[in-house]
Amino acid sequence: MKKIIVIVGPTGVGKTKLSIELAKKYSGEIINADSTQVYRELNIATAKITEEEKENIKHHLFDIKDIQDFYSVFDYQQDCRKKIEEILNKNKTPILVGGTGLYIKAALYDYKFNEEENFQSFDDLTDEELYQKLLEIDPHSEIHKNNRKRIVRAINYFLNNNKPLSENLKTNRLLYDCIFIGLTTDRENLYNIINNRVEKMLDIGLMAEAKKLYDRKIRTKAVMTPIGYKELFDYFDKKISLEEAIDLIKRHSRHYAKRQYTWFNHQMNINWFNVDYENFNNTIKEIEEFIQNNR
RNA sequence: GGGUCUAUAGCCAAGUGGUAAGGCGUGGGACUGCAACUCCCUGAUCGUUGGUUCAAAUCCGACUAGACCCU
Repeated sequence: MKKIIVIVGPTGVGKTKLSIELAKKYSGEIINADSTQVYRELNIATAKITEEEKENIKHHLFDIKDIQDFYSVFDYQQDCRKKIEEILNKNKTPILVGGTGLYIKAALYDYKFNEEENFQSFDDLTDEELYQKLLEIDPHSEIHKNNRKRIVRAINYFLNNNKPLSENLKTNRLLYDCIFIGLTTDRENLYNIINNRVEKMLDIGLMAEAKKLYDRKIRTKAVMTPIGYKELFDYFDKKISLEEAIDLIKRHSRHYAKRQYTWFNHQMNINWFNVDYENFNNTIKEIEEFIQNNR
Protein backbone atom coordinates (compact mmCIF):
# COMPACT_ATOMS: atom_id res chain seq x y z
CA MET A 1 0.00 0.00 0.00
CA LYS A 2 1.18 3.50 -0.69
CA LYS A 3 -0.50 5.17 2.21
CA ILE A 4 1.15 6.49 5.28
CA ILE A 5 -0.29 5.19 8.51
CA VAL A 6 -0.30 7.80 11.24
CA ILE A 7 -0.87 6.73 14.82
CA VAL A 8 -1.69 9.44 17.31
CA GLY A 9 -3.27 9.74 20.74
CA PRO A 10 -2.53 10.97 24.22
CA THR A 11 0.52 9.89 26.11
CA GLY A 12 0.22 6.38 27.50
CA VAL A 13 -2.68 4.99 25.46
CA GLY A 14 -0.65 2.33 23.67
CA LYS A 15 0.52 3.81 20.41
CA THR A 16 3.86 2.02 20.49
CA LYS A 17 2.30 -1.39 20.87
CA LEU A 18 -0.09 -0.80 18.01
CA SER A 19 2.66 0.48 15.76
CA ILE A 20 4.58 -2.78 16.01
CA GLU A 21 1.55 -4.85 15.10
CA LEU A 22 0.69 -2.69 12.13
CA ALA A 23 4.29 -2.68 10.97
CA LYS A 24 4.30 -6.46 10.93
CA LYS A 25 1.05 -6.63 9.07
CA TYR A 26 1.83 -4.04 6.40
CA SER A 27 5.59 -4.43 6.12
CA GLY A 28 5.98 -1.05 7.67
CA GLU A 29 8.82 0.99 9.04
CA ILE A 30 8.19 3.23 11.99
CA ILE A 31 8.97 6.91 12.09
CA ASN A 32 9.07 8.65 15.42
CA ALA A 33 6.73 11.62 15.80
CA ASP A 34 7.58 12.54 19.33
CA SER A 35 9.63 15.63 19.97
CA THR A 36 11.47 14.22 22.98
CA GLN A 37 12.36 10.80 21.60
CA VAL A 38 14.70 12.12 18.96
CA TYR A 39 17.28 12.57 21.68
CA ARG A 40 19.70 9.95 22.89
CA GLU A 41 19.93 9.22 26.61
CA LEU A 42 16.38 10.31 27.32
CA ASN A 43 14.79 6.91 27.56
CA ILE A 44 12.67 6.24 30.59
CA ALA A 45 10.98 9.59 31.02
CA THR A 46 10.14 9.79 27.34
CA ALA A 47 8.76 6.24 27.37
CA LYS A 48 10.94 5.39 24.41
CA ILE A 49 10.55 1.98 22.86
CA THR A 50 13.25 -0.52 23.88
CA GLU A 51 15.31 -2.63 21.50
CA GLU A 52 13.44 -5.78 22.49
CA GLU A 53 10.10 -4.13 21.94
CA LYS A 54 11.10 -3.12 18.44
CA GLU A 55 10.93 -6.76 17.40
CA ASN A 56 13.33 -6.09 14.56
CA ILE A 57 11.04 -3.58 12.95
CA LYS A 58 12.97 -0.65 11.52
CA HIS A 59 12.64 2.51 13.57
CA HIS A 60 13.57 5.95 12.31
CA LEU A 61 14.21 9.32 13.91
CA PHE A 62 14.75 7.89 17.36
CA ASP A 63 18.05 8.72 19.08
CA ILE A 64 19.29 10.91 16.26
CA LYS A 65 20.36 13.85 18.37
CA ASP A 66 22.65 14.52 21.28
CA ILE A 67 21.08 16.17 24.30
CA GLN A 68 23.33 19.16 23.72
CA ASP A 69 21.83 19.65 20.28
CA PHE A 70 18.99 21.89 19.35
CA TYR A 71 16.24 20.32 17.32
CA SER A 72 12.90 21.77 16.35
CA VAL A 73 9.89 21.31 14.14
CA PHE A 74 11.85 22.91 11.31
CA ASP A 75 14.39 20.09 11.40
CA TYR A 76 11.77 17.48 11.97
CA GLN A 77 9.78 18.46 8.93
CA GLN A 78 12.78 17.86 6.69
CA ASP A 79 13.92 14.69 8.40
CA CYS A 80 10.49 13.16 8.49
CA ARG A 81 9.66 13.90 4.87
CA LYS A 82 12.96 12.44 3.82
CA LYS A 83 12.25 9.25 5.73
CA ILE A 84 8.78 9.01 4.27
CA GLU A 85 10.16 9.21 0.75
CA GLU A 86 12.84 6.65 1.47
CA ILE A 87 10.39 4.17 2.89
CA LEU A 88 7.86 4.67 0.13
CA ASN A 89 10.61 4.16 -2.43
CA LYS A 90 11.37 0.82 -0.84
CA ASN A 91 7.72 -0.03 -1.33
CA LYS A 92 7.16 -0.22 2.36
CA THR A 93 4.63 1.49 4.57
CA PRO A 94 5.73 4.49 6.59
CA ILE A 95 4.11 4.40 10.01
CA LEU A 96 4.28 7.69 11.83
CA VAL A 97 3.87 7.26 15.58
CA GLY A 98 3.91 9.89 18.24
CA GLY A 99 2.15 12.47 20.29
CA THR A 100 3.67 15.71 19.09
CA GLY A 101 0.86 17.22 17.09
CA LEU A 102 2.82 20.12 15.71
CA TYR A 103 5.55 17.87 14.36
CA ILE A 104 3.06 15.60 12.66
CA LYS A 105 1.17 18.45 11.13
CA ALA A 106 4.29 20.20 9.93
CA ALA A 107 5.57 17.05 8.29
CA LEU A 108 2.40 15.90 6.62
CA TYR A 109 0.66 19.14 5.78
CA ASP A 110 1.60 22.06 3.63
CA TYR A 111 3.55 23.91 6.27
CA LYS A 112 6.13 26.29 4.93
CA PHE A 113 9.23 27.15 6.86
CA ASN A 114 12.01 29.36 5.58
CA GLU A 115 15.62 29.40 6.51
CA GLU A 116 16.08 31.97 9.23
CA GLU A 117 19.34 33.52 10.28
CA ASN A 118 18.68 35.63 13.29
CA PHE A 119 17.07 35.10 16.58
CA GLN A 120 16.62 37.75 19.23
CA SER A 121 15.16 36.99 22.61
CA PHE A 122 14.42 40.61 23.59
CA ASP A 123 15.24 39.97 27.21
CA ASP A 124 15.43 43.69 27.88
CA LEU A 125 11.81 44.31 26.96
CA THR A 126 8.88 43.84 29.30
CA ASP A 127 5.92 41.72 28.27
CA GLU A 128 3.91 44.83 27.60
CA GLU A 129 6.61 46.48 25.47
CA LEU A 130 7.06 43.30 23.53
CA TYR A 131 3.37 43.03 22.86
CA GLN A 132 3.23 46.60 21.59
CA LYS A 133 6.14 45.86 19.32
CA LEU A 134 4.30 42.89 17.92
CA LEU A 135 1.16 44.92 17.26
CA GLU A 136 3.21 47.50 15.38
CA ILE A 137 4.50 44.99 12.89
CA ASP A 138 1.55 42.63 12.97
CA PRO A 139 -1.70 44.40 13.89
CA HIS A 140 -3.76 41.32 13.12
CA SER A 141 -1.85 39.04 15.39
CA GLU A 142 -4.05 36.93 17.59
CA ILE A 143 -1.37 35.90 20.02
CA HIS A 144 -2.36 36.65 23.59
CA LYS A 145 -0.42 39.43 25.25
CA ASN A 146 0.79 37.14 28.02
CA ASN A 147 2.22 34.59 25.66
CA ARG A 148 5.74 35.98 25.58
CA LYS A 149 7.28 32.96 23.96
CA ARG A 150 4.97 33.12 20.96
CA ILE A 151 5.28 36.88 20.72
CA VAL A 152 9.05 36.67 20.55
CA ARG A 153 8.72 34.09 17.83
CA ALA A 154 6.26 36.22 15.85
CA ILE A 155 8.61 39.20 15.99
CA ASN A 156 11.51 37.09 14.88
CA TYR A 157 9.41 35.75 12.07
CA PHE A 158 8.83 39.27 10.88
CA LEU A 159 12.50 40.17 11.17
CA ASN A 160 13.52 37.19 9.08
CA ASN A 161 10.73 37.05 6.55
CA ASN A 162 9.70 40.66 6.30
CA LYS A 163 6.05 39.86 6.67
CA PRO A 164 3.83 39.26 9.65
CA LEU A 165 3.32 35.76 10.92
CA SER A 166 -0.43 36.16 10.87
CA GLU A 167 -0.24 36.41 7.08
CA ASN A 168 0.99 32.89 6.96
CA LEU A 169 -1.78 30.92 5.36
CA LYS A 170 -3.54 28.54 7.61
CA THR A 171 -3.35 25.42 5.60
CA ASN A 172 -5.07 22.13 5.87
CA ARG A 173 -3.75 20.58 2.73
CA LEU A 174 -2.25 17.16 3.18
CA LEU A 175 0.85 16.43 1.17
CA TYR A 176 0.60 12.69 1.43
CA ASP A 177 -1.99 9.99 1.28
CA CYS A 178 -2.50 9.32 4.95
CA ILE A 179 -4.69 7.26 7.15
CA PHE A 180 -5.02 8.73 10.63
CA ILE A 181 -5.56 6.36 13.51
CA GLY A 182 -6.24 7.80 16.95
CA LEU A 183 -6.09 5.67 20.08
CA THR A 184 -8.23 6.75 22.99
CA THR A 185 -9.92 5.64 26.19
CA ASP A 186 -12.09 7.36 28.73
CA ARG A 187 -10.44 10.08 30.72
CA GLU A 188 -10.51 8.34 34.08
CA ASN A 189 -8.90 5.25 32.67
CA LEU A 190 -6.26 7.24 30.85
CA TYR A 191 -5.35 9.12 34.01
CA ASN A 192 -4.98 5.84 35.85
CA ILE A 193 -2.73 4.52 33.15
CA ILE A 194 -0.64 7.66 33.26
CA ASN A 195 -0.30 7.62 37.03
CA ASN A 196 0.66 3.96 37.05
CA ARG A 197 3.13 4.46 34.27
CA VAL A 198 4.99 7.07 36.28
CA GLU A 199 5.33 4.54 39.10
CA LYS A 200 6.62 2.01 36.61
CA MET A 201 9.16 4.49 35.30
CA LEU A 202 10.44 4.98 38.83
CA ASP A 203 10.72 1.21 39.24
CA ILE A 204 12.86 0.84 36.16
CA GLY A 205 15.23 3.64 37.04
CA LEU A 206 13.84 7.06 36.26
CA MET A 207 15.58 8.51 39.30
CA ALA A 208 18.97 7.26 38.18
CA GLU A 209 18.43 8.51 34.66
CA ALA A 210 17.52 11.94 35.96
CA LYS A 211 20.33 12.03 38.52
CA LYS A 212 22.88 11.29 35.86
CA LEU A 213 21.73 14.25 33.80
CA TYR A 214 21.50 16.38 36.91
CA ASP A 215 25.06 15.62 37.96
CA ARG A 216 26.37 16.43 34.51
CA LYS A 217 24.70 19.82 34.92
CA ILE A 218 23.01 19.56 31.57
CA ARG A 219 20.11 21.97 31.39
CA THR A 220 19.55 22.10 27.67
CA LYS A 221 16.18 22.37 26.04
CA ALA A 222 16.32 18.64 25.32
CA VAL A 223 16.55 17.82 29.01
CA MET A 224 14.34 20.53 30.45
CA THR A 225 11.42 20.07 28.10
CA PRO A 226 10.21 16.51 28.69
CA ILE A 227 8.10 15.72 31.71
CA GLY A 228 10.10 13.81 34.30
CA TYR A 229 13.50 15.44 34.61
CA LYS A 230 12.84 19.03 35.62
CA GLU A 231 10.55 17.88 38.42
CA LEU A 232 13.20 15.55 39.81
CA PHE A 233 15.84 18.24 39.43
CA ASP A 234 13.80 20.38 41.81
CA TYR A 235 13.82 17.48 44.22
CA PHE A 236 17.59 17.09 43.90
CA ASP A 237 17.86 20.82 44.55
CA LYS A 238 15.75 20.25 47.68
CA LYS A 239 13.13 22.67 46.49
CA ILE A 240 10.39 20.06 46.78
CA SER A 241 9.98 16.65 48.34
CA LEU A 242 10.23 13.46 46.33
CA GLU A 243 6.54 12.91 46.78
CA GLU A 244 5.78 16.34 45.41
CA ALA A 245 8.05 15.73 42.46
CA ILE A 246 6.30 12.50 41.62
CA ASP A 247 2.89 14.10 41.94
CA LEU A 248 4.02 16.87 39.64
CA ILE A 249 5.22 14.42 37.03
CA LYS A 250 1.84 12.73 37.09
CA ARG A 251 -0.06 15.98 36.96
CA HIS A 252 2.01 17.41 34.15
CA SER A 253 1.49 14.22 32.20
CA ARG A 254 -2.27 14.45 32.68
CA HIS A 255 -2.30 18.05 31.53
CA TYR A 256 -0.23 17.08 28.55
CA ALA A 257 -2.68 14.36 27.58
CA LYS A 258 -5.50 16.87 27.73
CA ARG A 259 -3.65 19.28 25.47
CA GLN A 260 -2.99 16.48 23.04
CA TYR A 261 -6.71 15.79 22.74
CA THR A 262 -7.36 19.43 22.04
CA TRP A 263 -4.80 19.44 19.26
CA PHE A 264 -5.76 16.19 17.60
CA ASN A 265 -9.46 16.97 17.81
CA HIS A 266 -9.15 20.38 16.29
CA GLN A 267 -6.12 20.38 14.05
CA MET A 268 -6.49 17.08 12.27
CA ASN A 269 -9.08 14.63 11.11
CA ILE A 270 -8.52 11.60 13.26
CA ASN A 271 -10.37 8.30 13.20
CA TRP A 272 -10.60 7.42 16.86
CA PHE A 273 -10.59 3.94 18.31
CA ASN A 274 -11.33 3.01 21.88
CA VAL A 275 -8.61 0.74 23.14
CA ASP A 276 -9.69 -2.61 24.56
CA TYR A 277 -7.16 -3.11 27.32
CA GLU A 278 -8.61 -6.47 28.28
CA ASN A 279 -7.79 -7.82 24.89
CA PHE A 280 -5.61 -5.59 22.77
CA ASN A 281 -6.04 -7.94 19.83
CA ASN A 282 -9.60 -6.73 19.50
CA THR A 283 -8.32 -3.22 19.02
CA ILE A 284 -5.77 -4.35 16.48
CA LYS A 285 -8.41 -6.27 14.58
CA GLU A 286 -10.75 -3.34 14.54
CA ILE A 287 -8.08 -1.02 13.25
CA GLU A 288 -6.87 -3.45 10.62
CA GLU A 289 -10.39 -3.76 9.31
CA PHE A 290 -10.64 -0.02 9.13
CA ILE A 291 -7.39 0.16 7.22
CA GLN A 292 -8.55 -2.55 4.81
CA ASN A 293 -11.65 -0.55 4.04
CA ASN A 294 -9.75 2.65 3.49
CA ARG A 295 -6.62 1.70 1.67
C1' G B 1 -22.32 14.27 81.63
C1' G B 2 -19.56 19.32 81.41
C1' G B 3 -16.52 22.81 78.64
C1' U B 4 -13.70 25.09 74.52
C1' C B 5 -12.98 25.53 69.39
C1' U B 6 -14.16 24.84 64.22
C1' A B 7 -17.76 24.46 60.01
C1' U B 8 -16.76 29.19 53.17
C1' A B 9 -16.52 25.39 45.69
C1' G B 10 -13.53 18.68 44.79
C1' C B 11 -9.11 20.31 48.03
C1' C B 12 -6.36 24.47 50.53
C1' A B 13 -8.07 29.21 51.85
C1' A B 14 -9.03 35.12 52.43
C1' G B 15 -12.94 37.83 54.03
C1' U B 16 -15.85 39.83 61.26
C1' G B 17 -22.25 44.08 58.99
C1' G B 18 -23.21 46.25 52.91
C1' U B 19 -24.95 41.15 48.61
C1' A B 20 -18.11 36.07 48.34
C1' A B 21 -9.98 37.35 47.13
C1' G B 22 -6.56 33.86 45.69
C1' G B 23 -4.06 29.03 44.89
C1' C B 24 -4.53 23.88 43.32
C1' G B 25 -7.35 20.38 40.98
C1' U B 26 -11.27 19.66 37.24
C1' G B 27 -13.39 20.88 32.48
C1' G B 28 -12.92 23.68 27.88
C1' G B 29 -9.77 26.23 24.34
C1' A B 30 -5.47 28.57 21.32
C1' C B 31 -1.01 27.27 19.17
C1' U B 32 3.71 27.47 11.73
C1' G B 33 10.64 27.33 14.27
C1' C B 34 11.82 25.64 22.67
C1' A B 35 5.40 22.17 21.32
C1' A B 36 6.03 16.56 26.95
C1' C B 37 6.64 23.94 25.44
C1' U B 38 3.92 28.50 26.06
C1' C B 39 -0.70 30.86 26.75
C1' C B 40 -6.22 31.84 27.53
C1' C B 41 -11.16 30.74 29.67
C1' U B 42 -13.72 27.99 33.62
C1' G B 43 -17.33 27.37 39.42
C1' A B 44 -19.88 28.73 45.50
C1' U B 45 -23.97 32.61 48.25
C1' C B 46 -20.67 30.93 52.94
C1' G B 47 -23.15 23.28 57.82
C1' U B 48 -28.84 23.58 59.03
C1' U B 49 -32.37 26.67 61.26
C1' G B 50 -34.61 30.72 63.83
C1' G B 51 -33.66 35.87 65.19
C1' U B 52 -31.43 41.14 65.40
C1' U B 53 -30.73 44.82 61.39
C1' C B 54 -32.51 49.03 56.01
C1' A B 55 -28.52 45.28 55.14
C1' A B 56 -25.26 39.05 57.75
C1' A B 57 -20.67 34.50 55.48
C1' U B 58 -19.74 38.29 59.00
C1' C B 59 -23.87 39.67 65.46
C1' C B 60 -27.23 36.42 68.87
C1' G B 61 -29.86 31.49 69.85
C1' A B 62 -30.86 26.43 68.73
C1' C B 63 -29.55 22.16 66.14
C1' U B 64 -26.00 18.95 63.44
C1' A B 65 -21.01 17.34 62.44
C1' G B 66 -15.85 17.26 63.58
C1' A B 67 -11.54 18.37 66.85
C1' C B 68 -9.70 19.01 71.66
C1' C B 69 -10.09 19.22 77.03
C1' C B 70 -12.41 17.85 81.74
C1' U B 71 -15.21 14.09 84.53
